[in-house]
Amino acid sequence: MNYEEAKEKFLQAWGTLGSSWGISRTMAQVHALLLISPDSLCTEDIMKELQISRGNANMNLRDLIDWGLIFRELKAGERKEFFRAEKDIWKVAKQIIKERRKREIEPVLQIMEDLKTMEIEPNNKKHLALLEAVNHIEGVVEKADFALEKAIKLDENALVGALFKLFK
Amino acid sequence: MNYEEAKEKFLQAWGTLGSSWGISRTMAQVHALLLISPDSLCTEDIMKELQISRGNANMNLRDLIDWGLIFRELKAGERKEFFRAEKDIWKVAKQIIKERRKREIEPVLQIMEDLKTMEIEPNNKKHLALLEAVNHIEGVVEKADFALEKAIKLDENALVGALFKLFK
DNA sequence: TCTAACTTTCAAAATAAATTGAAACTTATT
DNA sequence: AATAAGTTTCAATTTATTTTGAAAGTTAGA
Repeated sequence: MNYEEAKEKFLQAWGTLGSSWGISRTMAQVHALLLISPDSLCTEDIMKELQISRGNANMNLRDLIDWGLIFRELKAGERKEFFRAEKDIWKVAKQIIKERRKREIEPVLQIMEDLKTMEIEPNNKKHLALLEAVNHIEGVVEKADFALEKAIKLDENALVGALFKLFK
Repeated sequence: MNYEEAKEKFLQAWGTLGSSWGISRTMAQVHALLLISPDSLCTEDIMKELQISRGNANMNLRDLIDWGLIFRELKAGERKEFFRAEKDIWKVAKQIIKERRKREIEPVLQIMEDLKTMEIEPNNKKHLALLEAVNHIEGVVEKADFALEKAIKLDENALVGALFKLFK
């Protein structure tokens, strides 16, 4: 397999993985392209490499910046913007967990908190089942949230070392 | 808030959460409906509650069974099938991790293994960057996979207890 | 200020994914 | 075997998401 084939395969694989995590194929591919670029790339480079329009490239780059996965970079003497990805996959994973925690876990806990105020008839099976599900979900999500919060504060080696001890 | 409003809100919230995890809104809502049902439901019940077609209901129920999140149930004297969800969210989470590990992590590792065989020119920056990314991703994914594999073998209390000690 | 390089926006078009519903299929019962 | 209850399939349709590309908006430098 030569470089071009391998690159193609890598972009393809990262795009597929993104899809199953609710990230658009193109956004994942832009990220993949930057992950394997030794130098930062400009919008034009990305449009050309991935054969996508200017608007599409711009939008996905902006989203990746919002997710904290890539950074704008200025080059001396150049007017246009360049982009560079965080290459440390451990940091990438932590960043994604951090963002998703904010975007998903917090709203879910908020809704569960809210649902707990529903008026129940104490001997209505359906009412009790809903309340029980709400309380149970809240408990599990809070525990998972706690673990994730702590986990992203450790560095890779500390976490892996600790887990190794835990599971050995 | 009365029961009907709360139920509506719960189905809604679970559907939204599903969407951001690459699960269709309807599949998540069918799951949510079964999560809060004290008794098992038949296809007809689900069609009526969620206002969806028979084909749609059937397909999503089948997918949920494939994911191991709900189970078929027979009722004495009834010919049709009933469905019941696993109510323990911790078990639900473990089941999802188990399935995604199989569906996503294994293929990614397979592709990385494959990409490592690419022919590189030892002083070509791009070639080296791709190879480096591949090796690095493989390492991180393998470690995460190891941790997840062990984690799903523990029960909720053992894991939470261990993590608590770890992070205290 | 004016121009040119560059970025952002957004309505329209293209593409992808989910949904319907009726027909085909399966299975238990008489 | 015939019927009826129930399940599955799938082509056509609907809905949602992504992408395009040209126009509007910015900003740096002459």
